[in-house]
Amino acid sequence: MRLSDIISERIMKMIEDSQNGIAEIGRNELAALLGCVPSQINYVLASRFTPEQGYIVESRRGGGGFIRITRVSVDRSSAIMHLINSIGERLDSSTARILVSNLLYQNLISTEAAVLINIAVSDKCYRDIDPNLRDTVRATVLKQLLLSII
Amino acid sequence: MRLSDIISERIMKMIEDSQNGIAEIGRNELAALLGCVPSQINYVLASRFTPEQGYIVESRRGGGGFIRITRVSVDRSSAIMHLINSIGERLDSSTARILVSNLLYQNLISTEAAVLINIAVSDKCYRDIDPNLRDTVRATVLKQLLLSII
DNA sequence: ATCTCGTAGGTCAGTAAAAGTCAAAGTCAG
DNA sequence: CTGACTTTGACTTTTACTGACCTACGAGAT
Repeated sequence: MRLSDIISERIMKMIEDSQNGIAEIGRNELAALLGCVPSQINYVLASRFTPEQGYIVESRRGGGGFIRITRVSVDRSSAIMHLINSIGERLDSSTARILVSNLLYQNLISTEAAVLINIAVSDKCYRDIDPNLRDTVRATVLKQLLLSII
Repeated sequence: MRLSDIISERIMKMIEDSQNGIAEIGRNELAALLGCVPSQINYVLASRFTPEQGYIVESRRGGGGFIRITRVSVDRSSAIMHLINSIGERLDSSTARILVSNLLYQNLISTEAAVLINIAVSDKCYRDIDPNLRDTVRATVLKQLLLSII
């Protein structure tokens, strides 16, 4: 396995573990740990943690220096999060369909995801559920599905 | 026997052995093994592992590069249909998770689809439903979702 | 306040390791 | 003989890795 992959995996893992999407590393420290030259870290950051890929990288030199990598999937995530918060306890099927179409139209979800979500919130799936309960389940299902693709 | 045939047989055998329809080769390595020039591998891939023939070829250059050949199940639909028919009236959540993992592993659904389906059949979505009814709803939901992606 | 020095990160060019491209030459069935 | 398919190899492009040298920050000394 490539050194670059090992380094980037390590950094991504640190970001995951951080819970707030931020990893702070010492360049020399990490390089020593993984047995590579320090500039290799820069290479990995430049090639796999670009803004285009949803990261911002900041750093400080000198004593106590560091490199901070922040994951910034803000746009999509916050738009979807906003939608999730706007869904109440109950959601009727036609409103659900409209919400999903909008997400697709705004390019926030893929066509495939849209198809699956549409089915999952359709009454086709709820025939065994008491009609009074369906809109409640639908709201839960849509929220859970959207949460999973944030 | 033609060189191309030997190469393509070798690759197909690797795909068979892989059990999940994916073979990853080093171009130069395979060429050396079979005693041909590396570009011959490209020729074989271009002529016999096309999308029309049910394969996806991806690659990466540079140090540690590779070529990945994925067989997309030609018979995806019928494999999924078969699974749908094997699901009874009720389906517990751990069985559901296993079914979905298998679909993903066999390349019959995408990672994104697997994530969504997993959520949609998880108890997270069914907290408002009478526990006795959950496995019934789960069976319906999974069948409907799979039907939608056929 | 300024100087100086140690500690860190940044840059860049060079080297190597793959894979991709393409056109020329070869082979073979019809 | 011809046209379609194969094979080859020279040249290109991309990606990975290294090391020498550069720049910035902080803290203690003057």
